[in-house]
Amino acid sequence: MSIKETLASSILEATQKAIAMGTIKDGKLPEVLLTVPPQKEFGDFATNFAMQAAKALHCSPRVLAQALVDNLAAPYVEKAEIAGPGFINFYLKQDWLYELLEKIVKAGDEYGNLKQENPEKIQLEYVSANPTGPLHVGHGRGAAVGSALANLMLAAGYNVEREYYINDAGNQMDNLAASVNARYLALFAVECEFPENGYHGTDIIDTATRIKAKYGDKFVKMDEAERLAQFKILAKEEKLAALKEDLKAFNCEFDVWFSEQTLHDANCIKEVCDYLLGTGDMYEKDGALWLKSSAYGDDKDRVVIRDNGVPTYLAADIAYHRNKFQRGFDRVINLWGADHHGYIARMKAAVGALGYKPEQLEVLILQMVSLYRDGELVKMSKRTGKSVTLNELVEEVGTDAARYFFIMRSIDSQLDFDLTLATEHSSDNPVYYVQYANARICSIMHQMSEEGIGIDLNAPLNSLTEEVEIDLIKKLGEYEELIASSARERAPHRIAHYAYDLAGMFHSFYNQCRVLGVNKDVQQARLLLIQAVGHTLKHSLSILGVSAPEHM
RNA sequence: ACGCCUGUAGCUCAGUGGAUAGAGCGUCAGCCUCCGGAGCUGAAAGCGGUGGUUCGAUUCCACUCAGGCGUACCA
Repeated sequence: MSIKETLASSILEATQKAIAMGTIKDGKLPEVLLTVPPQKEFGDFATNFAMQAAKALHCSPRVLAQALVDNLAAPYVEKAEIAGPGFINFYLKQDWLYELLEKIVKAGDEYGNLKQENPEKIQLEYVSANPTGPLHVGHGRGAAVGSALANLMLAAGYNVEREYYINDAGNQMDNLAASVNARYLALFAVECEFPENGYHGTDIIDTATRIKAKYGDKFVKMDEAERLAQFKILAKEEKLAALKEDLKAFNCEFDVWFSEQTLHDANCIKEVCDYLLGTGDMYEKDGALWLKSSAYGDDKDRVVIRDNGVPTYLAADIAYHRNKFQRGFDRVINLWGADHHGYIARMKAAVGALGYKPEQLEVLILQMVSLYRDGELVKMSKRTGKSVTLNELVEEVGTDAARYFFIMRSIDSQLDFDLTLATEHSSDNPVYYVQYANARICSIMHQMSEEGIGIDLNAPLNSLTEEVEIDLIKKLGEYEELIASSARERAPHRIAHYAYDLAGMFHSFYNQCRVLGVNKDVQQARLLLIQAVGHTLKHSLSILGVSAPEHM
């Protein structure tokens, strides 16, 4: 039981006791919330319970608080004081901190990994960019946040599977094939008009060049239709391989790569349409098939099969989401860019029409990214004149900085990415600031071992009495609760902030307290403390997908 | 016109139904006989506006102003 839980149950016991004694009247009690007070003078923990419960118990907050304090019997509590309008402030004996640190030390590098009994089966789908070109910076934010969220939820004990949906069907694949076709023929000086909706990126030329390198002029004399069919397959393979490589290099893992084409091949779209026609949630009008999405909260009904018989994107997505739920996921989370938010209502409607609860589909919307260099907005890549790709970004600032900067803001906020700051090797750059704290710890550990000084895991900790030391232990103690709440609220940016704060506290400690050249008891206690800080920093960085080098 | 997100310090952003709203950059003032100065310490400076709910609102609600994004038989 955590100290907060202990205190909370003690307060409830005190309440019951006071009621039994007739000091206060009975009534419906609210939940006991314990917080860390805004100032240290207010103690280690505080609760507003007396204020919350006052009305139900028919007495004033301060009277209730007094009754609770009088009847309180809780371990570790040195004193409990009533303050302000009715807060109860708890001042704890320092033993609780030493026992807390002891627990953290014992957990080692497992500290921060939580277990859940019977966790929901959750699927997290992220990035899912079309395999028609390179990832740009917007995808990069999705990749960083999605992978960090997966790491976070896994640490918090959720059962999460990560998936990438490959849009390898539909018009854009024909455009891709036609674009590669034009570039390929150009390499052989064969005249060919570039398709109107083609992809103009230089990566298409690269693709054509690679095909030429591999197959030579094999396709030049081929019949146009057959050549396009071949290029559709070859280009997709090539693009997909590049995506996989880039994402892997960006520390993004996927458990499943799901091809849209397989839904078409397995006739899933016809099946789901038949199903919805059967339930009456789909109907025919003007030669097209419509989803009755307005019956499930959408603004209007949506076309699923066009009057020419070709399914819309939504058709595949309905079949896809049915497939997801048929695979047994209790909850499906999609991470989408802000430009897709208008799609949420119809997708949730579709899920409802399929007989699942719309809440089982959770759509997270990620706001847009703007790049700044030297205070100036960067609209296009200098090299290509097109939008900046993830690879270009990583080349400029590195994977660690790119990931950290993408993750450190709330997903609800638009992101101004400061390229200049991200490349700086100084304390101004939060990534280096955090990594440097870990490197300093590693350096101390290294020197200790060179001097032949080992770490005694059972060393007494009560010589940790400096204010920074106490602050560090308290901060470490917050970590597991942070993992749980950030995962629950899908807020990986909080982990970035925590790592930064913890690193800051460590740097303060480092400037005030020495580990080398102090007496043995203090040294051992401090070693355990910084080891725990190191483990926690590394744990949080690994959630962010950022490296924790020993030397920098 | 409607929908989603955002409006907090000069700038970029955290944060919370509660007791004196935090950090970085920038500005100003300090710290290297010291385990890595890629560091530390200090100062000035702020919740877009109007109402409402509440014992208490920067936080919740309504309206309003401002910015971003979106409203396809595109994907």
